[in-house]
Amino acid sequence: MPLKVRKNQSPEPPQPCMLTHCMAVISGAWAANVIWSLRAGPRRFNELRTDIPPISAKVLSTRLTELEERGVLSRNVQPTSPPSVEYALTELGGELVPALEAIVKVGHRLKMRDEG
Amino acid sequence: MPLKVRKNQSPEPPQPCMLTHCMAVISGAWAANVIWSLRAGPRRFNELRTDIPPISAKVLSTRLTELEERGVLSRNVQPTSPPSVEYALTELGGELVPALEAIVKVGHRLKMRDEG
DNA sequence: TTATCGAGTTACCTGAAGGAAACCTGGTCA
DNA sequence: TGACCAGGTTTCCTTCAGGTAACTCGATAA
Repeated sequence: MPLKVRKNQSPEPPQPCMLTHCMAVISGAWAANVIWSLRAGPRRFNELRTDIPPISAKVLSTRLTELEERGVLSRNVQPTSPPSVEYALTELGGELVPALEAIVKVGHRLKMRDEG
Repeated sequence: MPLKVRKNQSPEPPQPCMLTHCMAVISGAWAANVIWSLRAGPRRFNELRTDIPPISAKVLSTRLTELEERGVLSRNVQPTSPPSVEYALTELGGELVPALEAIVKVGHRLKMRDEG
């Protein structure tokens, strides 16, 4: 007798495609790092580059554009010369920080387990 | 006068590479979906395939192997015939669920904002 | 007038990850 | 004896995200 495919016994499951869609908010190389870097306050383009040394200008630029479009961060041009640009988390973007913190916590403990 | 690169004024910053390392725990196509699917209890290979229709057997297999290696889930062979295999979140893996939930929550609100 | 700066673009190239489809294995039941 | 099952592997092919490096732009300061 073939095994029956069980219904997943969850109360009211947000669809997996919902998850996919939401995870896309932090997708792309270094996206999480950018959010992480902004968690303590606004940063300028070149500051982010030094925060995340391996990121290239191209990818940082792409990622910042995307994250702004997604509503995670805001871009603020300062009228200095040369103009400097500050990036900051939006309110909603800020709510991603605890989630990232949770992942870091688990990741850290997994590492402990592997090494300890 | 060139702008000074500000120190990021965070209390005790876990390094960005720490974040990178931890994010890697849920990296790879559909990894988050697999964890998400397991949050309500153990699932078999083919159940996961129907939970996540677009995933291919190859990628699911790869992902399950990786996630097991990372300590996120456990693999349990049932001595039925043909043998069936149950995957379940480990305790640490389970702790990723609230993080994913947080991301879903924000993603959902961002979507509301876009559409509403 | 030339260099510097911040903040990006542009062009080009590459490799690793992922998709599709076929195949495998050992047991069972019809 | 042949088909079916679960749970994968293997092969092959493609693509596109990301890396490198050079370039842009307008203003200023040396």
